Amino acid sequence: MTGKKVIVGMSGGVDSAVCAYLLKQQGYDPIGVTLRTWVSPDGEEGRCCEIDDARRVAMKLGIPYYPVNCIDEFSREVTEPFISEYLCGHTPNPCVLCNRAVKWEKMRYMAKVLQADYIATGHYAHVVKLDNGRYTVGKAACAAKDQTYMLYRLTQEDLAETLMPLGDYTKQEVRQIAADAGLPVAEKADSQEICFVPDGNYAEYIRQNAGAPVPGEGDFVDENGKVLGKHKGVICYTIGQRKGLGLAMGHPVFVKKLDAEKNEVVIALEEDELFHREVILRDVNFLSIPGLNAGEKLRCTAKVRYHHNNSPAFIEMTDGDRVKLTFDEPVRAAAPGQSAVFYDDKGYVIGGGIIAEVGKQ
RNA sequence: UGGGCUAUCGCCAAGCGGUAAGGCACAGCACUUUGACUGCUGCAGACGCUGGUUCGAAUCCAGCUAGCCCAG
Repeated sequence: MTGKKVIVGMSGGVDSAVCAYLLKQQGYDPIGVTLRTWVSPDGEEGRCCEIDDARRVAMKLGIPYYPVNCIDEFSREVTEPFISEYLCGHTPNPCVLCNRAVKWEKMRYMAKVLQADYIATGHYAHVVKLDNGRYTVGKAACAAKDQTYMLYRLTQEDLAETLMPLGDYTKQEVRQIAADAGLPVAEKADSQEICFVPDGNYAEYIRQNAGAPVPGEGDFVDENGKVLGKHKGVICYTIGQRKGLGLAMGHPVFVKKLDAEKNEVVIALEEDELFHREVILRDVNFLSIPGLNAGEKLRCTAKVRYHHNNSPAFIEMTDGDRVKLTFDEPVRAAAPGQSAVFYDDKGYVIGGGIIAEVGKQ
């Protein structure tokens, strides 16, 4: 009964429930915490903070449980940037920001307040301490569920205190553990969609929450500026998108570029046009290495979105704080606002950044 | 006003007398802790209209209507 105290982030889902369960089995003293990040207008909890379910699990496990309010932080760090990025014609990834700026920030704060030794989450990833003394995250045993991509922005301090007990399990095993342990959420569906947009209609969410009129209809144009049709507003589209354009060109066409200034959506008539080898990253965070010197190159594999096969590439520090990612083979539909994450040959995250621009080719 | 051409699902388009291909778009589902992509399924009771020929027509004939082109 005198194990190390661990703050466990409990979303109300299976993964975090099993996370708490496993830690308890391992002799830790878990303290369940649910971050209340937002509340929808009808009062329902979002998928990332379903307090009722989380509490039930905590009760079942017989561990202390605290819901923690962080609605303001979530709004400031996740929701508002999400909206403004879309208005700029970018395609943000809210989860990536939320992890560092809300979840870890708040859980570490709770750890301090409750005098816990660690924090833990139900992410499918490993926390790894390297020979160089640095921490990083390594790919999960369950490749299909690997979530290292979502964690690249964590700091060394974050990781030094973090436990991720699910790194060695598959989703199936986790569900089995939950069922065997009689956890009430064993059968619960996986989360999906953006947690604060449960119906998946993120464009409507932006219109409702932007606090100002959102630019609407404009032109679909091709590379030469020829008008192909009317779009419903730049925020409704993302690079590489095919569905929902309503353009019957006889063959599939895709969104190539979003021009928020002109309120134009540029269409690629050929899918080839979506492929690029060079991607420039801003706000880069390094994990396994302290950084790169200007001009220094490093071999890696990288992905340009969460669901993307790692592809061989080089990273290179360019002027200032930007990293140039050069893929061996062109990658499809890299979108400004999305994150690119690079890995070493062991599957450890070297670092990652937010796509600022996409180069030629 | 003469002459010619064309009219098939929202768009494009097969079909050429035997009982409506396909693509795009669209919808639903699957996949998914971001946006996308992708996959699967669905999608013309009817071929501009009206008659006629035929066992049988979107396919042949006539008239009408509409659009396009060339002449004036």
